This record gives sequence, structure tokens and C-alpha cells, in this order.
Amino acid sequence: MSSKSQPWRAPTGTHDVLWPESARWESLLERFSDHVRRAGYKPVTTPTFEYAEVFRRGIGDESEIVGKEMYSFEDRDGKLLALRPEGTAPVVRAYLQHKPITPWKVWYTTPMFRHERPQAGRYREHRQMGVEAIGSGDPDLDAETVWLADSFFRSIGLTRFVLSLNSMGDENCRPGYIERLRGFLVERSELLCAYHGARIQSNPLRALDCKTEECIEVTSDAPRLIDHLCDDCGGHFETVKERLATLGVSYELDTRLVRGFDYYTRTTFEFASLAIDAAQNGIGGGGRYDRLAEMLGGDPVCGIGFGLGVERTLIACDAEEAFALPENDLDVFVVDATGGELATVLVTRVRDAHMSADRAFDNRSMKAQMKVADRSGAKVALIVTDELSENEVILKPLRTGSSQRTISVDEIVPQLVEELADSGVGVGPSKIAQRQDARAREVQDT
RNA sequence: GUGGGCGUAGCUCAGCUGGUCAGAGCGCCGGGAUGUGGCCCCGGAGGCCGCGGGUUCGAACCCCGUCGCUCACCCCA
Repeated sequence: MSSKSQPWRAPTGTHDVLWPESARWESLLERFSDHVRRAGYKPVTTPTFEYAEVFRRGIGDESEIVGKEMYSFEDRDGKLLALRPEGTAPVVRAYLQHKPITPWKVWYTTPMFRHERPQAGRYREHRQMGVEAIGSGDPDLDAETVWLADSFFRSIGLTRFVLSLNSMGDENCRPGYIERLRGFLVERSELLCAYHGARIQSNPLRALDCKTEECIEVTSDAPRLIDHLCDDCGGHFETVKERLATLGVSYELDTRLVRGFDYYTRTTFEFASLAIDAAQNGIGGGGRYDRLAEMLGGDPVCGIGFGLGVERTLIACDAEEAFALPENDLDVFVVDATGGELATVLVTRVRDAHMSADRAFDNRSMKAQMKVADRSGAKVALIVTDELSENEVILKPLRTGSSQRTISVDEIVPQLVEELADSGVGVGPSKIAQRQDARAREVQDT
């Protein structure tokens, strides 16, 4: 640190992801794309920012996010824009703009921005892995969507989490229910916590989600939305539950589950880790949003999706000791004690042969270069010294007990291929582990 | 927006009630022993103790302010 000025830091609530954590991220995102691709989802990319109106109308004016957490700004043309605080509204906007064939099943892994106070597991920029399926109201799709998230978590080794499920009804049954709930709460407003007591009129549903003893006590025998679903919503929900049973997905019916976005209808769900010892243990959530397209000013179309938090998922993995950090991994490290020119040639030759290779710079001592080679995780070192004759190089296995041998420069590629074949054919330990996992899953599935 | 905790080398932290208090381990760099790495041994670099002000003969240690980090409420991934 300079005494003249403090170096810049990442902005509050944001963070850098360095190796080896960065490799773990990469691996997690690959697992996710693999997983959803196998269920027919296609990748989609929408802009990092949208017209703020897209979020205001979609998420809801009175929601916390739109009210005080959006990164919104006016651009040089005077347009009011906002950094994406969630993934669903932009995808629905894109659907309305392009009208692709339905059902439109898409996935994304993208950063979200919300100006909140950071804390454990909560950031101003976080990344979500999500899917959206637009154009079908089939309860089978609801079940598939829930299963997709549940099975993803399990595929990366998580077991200690609960899936909560609820139905939010629709425009036919929810308004009537809300009135009934409001009436119930008004009679008991004195007993609610101060915060929700004051919000009975504006948003009575939130009281159901409150964690204070008072609110839990009061709402324990409050009318339940699932008891007031209209026939369509009730039938839909029953089918969803049946299909989940068919799929072997276990869940807890949580009649208090109320999600923070206005656009949700019918099926809603959340995943909470039981292993995370912090307040923010929600690792994913989603639901159906059959009115969102209309809220955005388009023709009606139904849809359902979810978002899973990358950071929180990895925190849960840490807590469950799942999805371990990768080992450092390299095929070949070239140690050149003769000045470095030969290293330049050899490392390129190895790379051109589709093996990974690195080297030291700055003409360091043999000892220093060997230490770097060891640290690099390389399986093999190619050593060049003055003691060898013109066309020779030493091939030294670093991770097996095998002894080193002197080989001709011309023989480097075939010799390396042979050497690496014995220890895994240029495929690092992490990749091998992944393939074994994949094989195990296939066996399980059949 | 509200409240609690904390800010000492790259990292994790010691520094008793203010007077060699600027330290340790790890990491990093150099060297030794090894044919050439890992283990071991020796040595070294790197911090004006977040920043500013105050109290005092004297402050990393006390007080005030400020910035930052962190945890929690709210809400969410």
C-alpha cells in the first residue's frame, strides 16, 4: 500500500473472484448449463440494462427492489435505464419483442444488481443461474421446472436443503383471498409486529412471511391461500404435486411462502439451505408468472422459471463440504536453465500438440524454476541444462515415482503423450472426477 | 434506511492496565542440503499499526470524527 494514496478497492458489495475459487465458479456454471441443456433449454443473453420501466412494471412499484434497490440512471439521451436486478422480466420482454416458437425454454447465468446493504451471502452484484419457460401453462412444466432446480442442487452434492412449495392463485381467486386475509389481520393488528401491523392495507401477504414470534403466532390460524384457490388453480396445483411425487421430488408445502415480486401466480417455490449458518440461506427460488407479459404491455402468455444464486450455492457447498475446489493442474512445465530461448520453443511445441504447458520467466535459477514447476501442478517437467548436448532435454515426471530420462528434442511430443497417458492423458483430475460423476449419474438414472 | 463488531506485514493473527510494541506463523524472495522441485536448515524483503484531529512528557494501545470491512434487521439469490 502506498503512503501517498489508498489503492482502489472493488465497490461496496462487489467482489473479485480469484483462482482457485474462479475455477470452481466456472465448473459450477458448466454443470448448470449441462444440466438444463439436457432438459431442452437453450442459452439466452439479454442486455445488462433495460429500460427501468420494464422492471417497474414487472416486479412492481411497491416492491423493495424497485422502490429502493435498483441501480437506475439516465443515459445521455435522457432515457431512464436500470441495471438488471432480476432475470425474469428481461426474458419476458425479449419474448414479447421476438415472439419465438413456444414453449420457449431458455437458460442464463448472469449478474444481478441491487443496491442493498451487503451481508453474509448478500451482495450488490451477484450471479444467478436461471431458466425461463414461456408459452405453456401445463402443470407438467411446473413440475419439470421444480425438478430441474432440485436435481441440479443434488447433482453437485448438496443434500441439506429444503424445497418449499406454494400456490399464489391467480387474478380470479387471489384478490378475494387478500381481502379475507386483510379482514383477519385488521382484527388482530395490535398483535402483529410493528412493521407488518403498519402494512396490513398495502401488503397483507407479507405478514405471512414475517419471522417475528408475534406475526407467526397471529398468522398461524390465518386463512390460507391454498384453501381459497379457484377450481382452475386448485386443480393445477394438485397436478403439480402429483407430478412432483412421480418425479420423486420431496417438498414442504409452505402456505406462508410469499415471494417478493408482484408477477408471481400459481406455483411458487424456494430452496433454503439447512447447512448455511447465516441469515441469508435462500439458495434459489422461482415460480409461475402468467400475467407478467400483460403487465409489460404485451399479449398474455404464461411462463415459469427460477433463479439460483451462485454465491449462495457455493456457500452451501462449503458448508456441506461438497463441490471441492479444483487442484492446480498442468501437463508440462518447461525449466530452461540456459537462458530461455529454448523454453520459448518447447512450450509452444507442446501447446501446439494440444497439451497444456507453462514456463518460468525472468531467467531465474534452476532451483527457483523447479519450485515454480512443482507449484504449477504440472505432471511433467521438461528440463534444459548446459550439461546436455544440443538436441537433448530431460523429461522428468513430477507426480509419480518414475525416474527421469533424457530424450531427443524431436521426440518430445510422442514421449509426452506416452508419459501423460500413464497418468491420465492430459486430462486433469477435476475433469476425470466430473466424468466419473457423470457416469455415476447415468447409471443412477437408468 | 437502522443497529452491533472490527480495522497491525500478501494471508491468519499476538501486542497485558499508553513508555524498545512494531512481532509470530504461513506465503513470497535468496541460499544450503539434495543430479533438479516437494520435507528440512539458514538468511532476506515487506507495515509510518485505515485516515484525520485531540488528550499526554510520550499512543498501535485513551477520546472524537471520518472512511472501509463485517454481521444483523428489512428484503432477496
